[in-house]
Amino acid sequence: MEKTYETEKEFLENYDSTIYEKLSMTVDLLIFSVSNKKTNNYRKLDRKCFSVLMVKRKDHPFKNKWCLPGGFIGVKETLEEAGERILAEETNLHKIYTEQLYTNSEINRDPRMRIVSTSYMALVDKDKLTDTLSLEASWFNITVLEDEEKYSLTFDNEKESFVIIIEKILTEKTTEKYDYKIIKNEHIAFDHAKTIIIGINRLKNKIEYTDIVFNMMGSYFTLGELQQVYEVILGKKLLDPAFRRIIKDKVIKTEKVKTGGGHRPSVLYKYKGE
Amino acid sequence: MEKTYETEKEFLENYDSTIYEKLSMTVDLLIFSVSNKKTNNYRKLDRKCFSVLMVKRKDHPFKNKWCLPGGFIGVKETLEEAGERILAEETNLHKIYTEQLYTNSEINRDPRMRIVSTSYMALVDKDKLTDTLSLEASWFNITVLEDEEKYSLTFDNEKESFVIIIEKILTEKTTEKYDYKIIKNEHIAFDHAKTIIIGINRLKNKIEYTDIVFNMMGSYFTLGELQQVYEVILGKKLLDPAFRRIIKDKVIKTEKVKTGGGHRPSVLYKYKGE
DNA sequence: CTAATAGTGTCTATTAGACAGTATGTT
DNA sequence: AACATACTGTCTAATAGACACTATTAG
Repeated sequence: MEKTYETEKEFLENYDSTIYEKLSMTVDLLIFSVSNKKTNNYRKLDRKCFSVLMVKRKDHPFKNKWCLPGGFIGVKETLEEAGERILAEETNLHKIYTEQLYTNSEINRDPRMRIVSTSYMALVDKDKLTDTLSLEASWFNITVLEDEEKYSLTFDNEKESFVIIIEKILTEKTTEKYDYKIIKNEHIAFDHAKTIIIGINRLKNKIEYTDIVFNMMGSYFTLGELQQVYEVILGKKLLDPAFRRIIKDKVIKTEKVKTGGGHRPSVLYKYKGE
Repeated sequence: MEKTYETEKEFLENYDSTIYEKLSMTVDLLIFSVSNKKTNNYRKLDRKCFSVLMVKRKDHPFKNKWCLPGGFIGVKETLEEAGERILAEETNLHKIYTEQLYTNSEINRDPRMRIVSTSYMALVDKDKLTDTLSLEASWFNITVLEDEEKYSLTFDNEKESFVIIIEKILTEKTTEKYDYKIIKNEHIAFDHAKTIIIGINRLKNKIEYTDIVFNMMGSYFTLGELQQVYEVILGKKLLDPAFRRIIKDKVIKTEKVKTGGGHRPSVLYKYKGE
């Protein structure tokens, strides 16, 4: 039983901080972007892809598997600060969009020891990356197939391609909250596959009622490109007139146009919020 | 620099888990419910209130201030397990609705030492609480006033009443993400006022597109009562026909009615998802 | 009878979905 | 010319907002 002290000062001076067992914390960064997949027909537009940045592990545990960039937090560092530090180490980016996703605390999620990890989702415009990525880092295009029971995610980075399958387990009816169980995964370390699906769903949700998508766009874009990004994240086709109706309040038409395709040039727009 | 090992087994056997500094983690529970405020006019219905459970601190730091129920997590316990344990200690409830809210990691959020805390929001039907609360615990009705720059939250539990004021600081334009700065608060310990406003906003958001509200309702309720709960959480009046149109797919009409008010009796409904 | 809530009908305004049509570049 | 995309007009369907009206109880 703790002894009681009269004043808070006195209490703090006598406080023994070793009475509760301690643990380590890490930050995992789920960095999303969109990339262009070239088409071989001169008339056709590049296809937009949704991609995630992963790093190949050099050491045990999970040696040679892919994982999200991350690292331990220091004692004089908040989770947000650690996230920013790691982001700066992996990319040359500062002050980009990040949001806290989820804190994962499974006892044996890391075979080394008890580590609790908080994930952050970051959205970047890949074209703003000026430095080349480290050798171990790579952007993977993600294709999501979803049905009632599971997700099947295909990752590919030109050199390699793999599929992971995640089962959906309904844990809560009123909000349709799911738990995710990894059914097939030979390539992604730790519980990071779960973090990826949580992030995709968060993004899918927020893209519908916020302007979050503009964090992944360049300064100028055509409405066709923007629509493709929406489509690839939502996983469905949208009707042109409906899309333009909704988006027109969020963007500003510029004088510039994008030419070069074997078809009518497209007007370039800017995000209004900038 | 870590030595490299051939196999993962060998690596783990030689792993020194003391190389990173460790910290303590706690779980804070934001337990919301609705209560009835009696009216003195026999004709008038009880008014629904939105309320939160808080506990008076017996010890330093923040002695005699109110805080959210919470506690340290054990080394063999996930955050969710710790949350359930604490919930069972505070109330007699098990398996109720909980969701992870936010992980707060400010360096000096606890004057004793570095503590990172993950908050969970729980929704309960107060009438299912059979045991009486411990002496130090109390339900506070919350009234939220919001304008462009700030929130003003009034807490009252019949015996005492206080106001806290929280400034909104827009930190991110695309998703209108705010940071919260406590302007006036003499009664709530730690950063728990911030956690409360985060929880209220999460609930306000989810009530619009999920069935989350039914976690706070009893088994039978009138549509008038249900509408009042929506109104008190959303902070605005709703039109009867519109509300009934939207809610009618989510509920089942029963044979029971609620009589006794000086007006037409009201049909009792059940949640369809049960 | 009256105050208070319960519950419904219907008109209008707004938004979303569908589809057809026109416009204009490059090769 | 032909293809691919850009962009618009308009009809219809679905949804949301507003308001007025009727119904029913305890005192």
